[in-house]
Amino acid sequence: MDIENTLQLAASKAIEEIYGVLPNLNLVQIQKTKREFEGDFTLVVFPLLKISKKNPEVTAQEIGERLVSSSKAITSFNVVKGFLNLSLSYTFWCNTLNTIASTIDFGYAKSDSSGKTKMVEFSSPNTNKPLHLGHIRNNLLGFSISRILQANGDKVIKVNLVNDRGIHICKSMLAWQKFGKGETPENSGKKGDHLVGDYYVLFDKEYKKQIEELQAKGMSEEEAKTKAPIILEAQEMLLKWEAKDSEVYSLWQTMNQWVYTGFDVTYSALGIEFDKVYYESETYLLGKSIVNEGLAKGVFVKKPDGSVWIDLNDHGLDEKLLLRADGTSVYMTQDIGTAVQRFNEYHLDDHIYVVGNEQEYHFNVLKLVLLKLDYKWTDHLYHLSYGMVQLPEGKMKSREGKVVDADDLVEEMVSTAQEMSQELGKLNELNAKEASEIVTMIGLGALKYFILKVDPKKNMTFNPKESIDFNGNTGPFIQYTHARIQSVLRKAIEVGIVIPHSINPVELSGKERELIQLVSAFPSVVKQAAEILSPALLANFAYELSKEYNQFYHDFFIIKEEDEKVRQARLLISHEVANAIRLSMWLLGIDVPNRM
RNA sequence: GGCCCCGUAGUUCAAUGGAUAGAAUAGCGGUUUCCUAAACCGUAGAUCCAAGUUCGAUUCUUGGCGGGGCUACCA
Repeated sequence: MDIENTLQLAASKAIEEIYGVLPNLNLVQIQKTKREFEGDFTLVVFPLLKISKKNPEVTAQEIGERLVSSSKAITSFNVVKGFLNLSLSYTFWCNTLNTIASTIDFGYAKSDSSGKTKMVEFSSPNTNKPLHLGHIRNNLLGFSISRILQANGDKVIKVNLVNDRGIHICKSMLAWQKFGKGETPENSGKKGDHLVGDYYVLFDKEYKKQIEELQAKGMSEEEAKTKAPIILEAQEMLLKWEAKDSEVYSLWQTMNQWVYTGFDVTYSALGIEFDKVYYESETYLLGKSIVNEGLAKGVFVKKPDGSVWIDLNDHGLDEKLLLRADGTSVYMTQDIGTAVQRFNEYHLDDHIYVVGNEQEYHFNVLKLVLLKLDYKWTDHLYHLSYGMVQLPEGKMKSREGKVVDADDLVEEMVSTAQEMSQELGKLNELNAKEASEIVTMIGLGALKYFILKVDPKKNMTFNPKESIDFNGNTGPFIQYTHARIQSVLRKAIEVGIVIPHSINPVELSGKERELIQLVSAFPSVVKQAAEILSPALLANFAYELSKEYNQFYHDFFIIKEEDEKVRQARLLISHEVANAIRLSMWLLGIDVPNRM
């Protein structure tokens, strides 16, 4: 139980004793005392006036007196307007610090302790183009959420559903056939996913050209789009693929393989990995039998042309297609099939889809369809719907090549980190291998933090020119704080000072209490982040903690402190702050260096 | 047209209905014989508009205005 809860209970008990009424717990609001007032925690008394039937000051005074006399930990209080500010004893804070220090991975639940299994699907790339900044947000969110759930004691299965089939892949294939002249990753030196992506762009260019030509001959744009020879060829190629035409099929395999090899490099650069990879070419037929069941139950309707629909007008939505007239399935059909399959196979408690907010409608429909089919777990499907990443000039368009490429971005971040480290002379005493590891850590830290600190559901703008900072509220700032602490601890050991595992009670400064309090709140941050699926909470936590520590570091001696008891407390605080930073950053998928 | 999301300093982000709306960055001015200055301190600067609910609204409701998304026999 965290400190707020303990105080909440103590306060409600005090209120019952004084006024004879046990207050509803949501009326007993405990919050951190604002910086400008004295105290550690504050009880907001306004909601309690109904019970006390007295004015705010008197009510606060009475509760304050009762709490001080009944609790050893609460030593004093002051009242400002309707706010009762409580101060806790230094013994209490030292004990809190000792508890933190004696807990392994403080803030994380024991692995698999929740007994729940949760699947997180993320990444889900198309195999016709390389990953871009939008995918990076998806990957980072998915990976971070997986770790957060894991830290809450869940068994997590990270899965990737690769969209490896469809008309868009045929476009790349066709353009390669027509214009590629046998280009391969090997003979061109291009990364496979980029090579395939280039042909996707090339297709679009040619397609647009043909549309213009047809329009020049008097055809409407609408018609030109459907009659351009190259799009007809692509459609034909898709049919051949579905018929497993050997030539098309083997080209498809070859080009997809190029892409996978490329993706692997990107994933590995980002530190992303999966427990299982699904391929749409293997799952796209799933779901048909379930649709037929629904038809038999009368949940779905078949139109005269043979297509199958669900009518969701009752739910404020419209009709949605589930099977085409020719009997082939659509995306929805597949998602129905895979959901059922996964719940059956893994006995999932929750299934989280990390997918952009442009697909909210799709997931609403998916849940409703499954609900109507009477599956009991539909409440356990979550769409982690994140906002788009936009460029200053608007949406990224991969067809037009207007994207921030993932590989380029990572490379640029790392090389910027390299330049800055060099300039600051940070790498002077390190060998090449260490230096390169640290520089990579910093570049990636900057990128990942930049993206994850933003509330997932919000859209974000990325300006490639202004790029990503390394100072202020950034990943490197937090990494630096960690490195700084490690440096202090190293130096302490060098001069023969032992880092304590626990301390004796000692008077603490406000800054020291603040640090202990922040670290003590870590478990509840981890828990809340899991509840609302938001890595941003951990980013904020790590930042606030780092900021506080840097002020502390600036204003206080640690090793040089002569009072041994005080020095021990400061060393232990430093040690625990470093741990909390490391553990919170790990949940973001960001590593922290021991020097930088 | 219908449905959904978002409007906070110049910019990028915070704020379970609670105190004087926090940070960072950019600007201006400072700190290094002192454990890492990728740091620290000071200064200036914002809740789109209008009603309503409330002891109290950036937060909730309604209506405007502005931006984005969805509304395919695409995924």
